[in-house]
Amino acid sequence: MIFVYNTMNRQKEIFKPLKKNEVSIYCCGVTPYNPPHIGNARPFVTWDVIRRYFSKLGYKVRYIQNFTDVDDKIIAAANREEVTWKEISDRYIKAYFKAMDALNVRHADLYPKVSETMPDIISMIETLVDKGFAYQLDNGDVFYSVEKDEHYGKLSGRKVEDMQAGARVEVDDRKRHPMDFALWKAAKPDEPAWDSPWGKGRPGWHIECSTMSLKYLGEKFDFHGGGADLIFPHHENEIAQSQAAIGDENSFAQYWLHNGFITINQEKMSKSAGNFFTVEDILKKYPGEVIRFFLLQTHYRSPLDFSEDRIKETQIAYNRLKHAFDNLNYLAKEIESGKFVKSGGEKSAMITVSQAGGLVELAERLMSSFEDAMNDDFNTALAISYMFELSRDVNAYYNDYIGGKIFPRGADAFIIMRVREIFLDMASIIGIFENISDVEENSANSKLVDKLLEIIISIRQDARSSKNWAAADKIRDELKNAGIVLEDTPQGVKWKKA
RNA sequence: GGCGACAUAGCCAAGUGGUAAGGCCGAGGUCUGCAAAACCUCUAUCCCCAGUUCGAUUCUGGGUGUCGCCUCCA
Repeated sequence: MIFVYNTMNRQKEIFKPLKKNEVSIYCCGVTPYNPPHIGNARPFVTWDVIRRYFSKLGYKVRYIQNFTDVDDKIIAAANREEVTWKEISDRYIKAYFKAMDALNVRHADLYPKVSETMPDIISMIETLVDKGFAYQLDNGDVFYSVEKDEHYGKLSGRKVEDMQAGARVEVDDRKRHPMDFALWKAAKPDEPAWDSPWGKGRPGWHIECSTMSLKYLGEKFDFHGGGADLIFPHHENEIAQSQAAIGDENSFAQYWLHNGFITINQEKMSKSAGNFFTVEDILKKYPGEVIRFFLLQTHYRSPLDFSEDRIKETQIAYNRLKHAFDNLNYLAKEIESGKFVKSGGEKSAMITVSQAGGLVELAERLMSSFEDAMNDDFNTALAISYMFELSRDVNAYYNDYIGGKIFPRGADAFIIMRVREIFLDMASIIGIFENISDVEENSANSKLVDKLLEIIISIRQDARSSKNWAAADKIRDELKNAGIVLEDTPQGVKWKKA
């Protein structure tokens, strides 16, 4: 059973899919007018994990994410650079994918764009006008009338009267009510415009997400998500328009999930405040998986403070898990090449069996805990803690193996492979250890590197055996500078990329 | 002014009506020629006050503090 925190009711609820074994998700995408920052990335990484988890559970997942490619800020950017709006949106859609690919975010099933959904948007506005929920002004603007909607405010939990309309921005006095919002904006000179029953213009913010989600997921779908700042007004308005148009207050999204903000010095990171770090910038110093891991080590609804120290710390923690991953791969390689099972170890057989057996028992138990954590509103922070626990014992087993303290038997090979499978299962839900070249990599290049390192290491071993520590350490230091770490173990020297 | 969230070790962060996961840092240890890595051991009574309860960090009320939304914003 999966529990999810539904913003609509401000509590955790049992998730019941509309269709058995299927999940439909709409996550508000970006307005492509500048490069994505790490705060923008959070919802997409969060939903990526949710999708992976549902898939793992056997659900058929349909995930839609839009691009709001017709927008004031895009037009402003285009004017500033004296290029077309299309050039701006294309550029930053590309930037979006580049950043998300680096974070191992799988692509949505569909990325609808406003510019390609115009007829549907217009027809939805027409429906709202026809039903009396919207009104047109002389200049061609069309507004949604909140006074016609008795349910308005149900998501954000506020009443129209309570809101300080115009507190921070001037109220457009042509509106019937200060909270009314634009469905269609009449075109000003030199603005991109589309034909409509109200003259040339473009859609207001909010209507595009209503139209696209309904178009691709139907009148009812399971999840709608995005950042907490979208609760009001964006999602509130989406609900209002959609349910008014459909005429059913139970239509539209059934569960509303909102992620907390990324902060800088405890203050919300935002493009307008200028206190943001782009994904691209962070990627210059840290791998995408580390950034992803950073995002997932905190529950998605909690605020998350970003800083260089924090991400550095995450890198170290990530390395620990990575080490276990490497060790499991090493053991798998030993097993595949037949070197794993040691003969002549019969007298330690009893100990051996219980050691590997205990490890798989732990792994199975942790996997079950991992799932419990995920079932509880996708608690990745807790789930990850179980990966650390498993890693600890995996590393201990590896140490014993490499130290020649245990003599595995045939049955242990299966057990270790099973432990590895469980670890990889966890990693694949969290979405890490994917962009890492596999140990069994067979390219000509990597074979050459293997060969070269073999030579270098053997030279160093010669130095070591003649107690020429200066030379041995120099080789180790130089390799380290080049990003290759040597480890002297009782089983010989191992190397890996830093 | 309205609405809402949060407050857990030096730092970050889960969580539960019956004395608290995990990570980072720190100390000691095992291993090593030295190292690195790994592993082992150690480090909290959960903002304050009152109430409910046999028992509260976890529930209720009040207070203090921080943050967010009510403009564009993930």
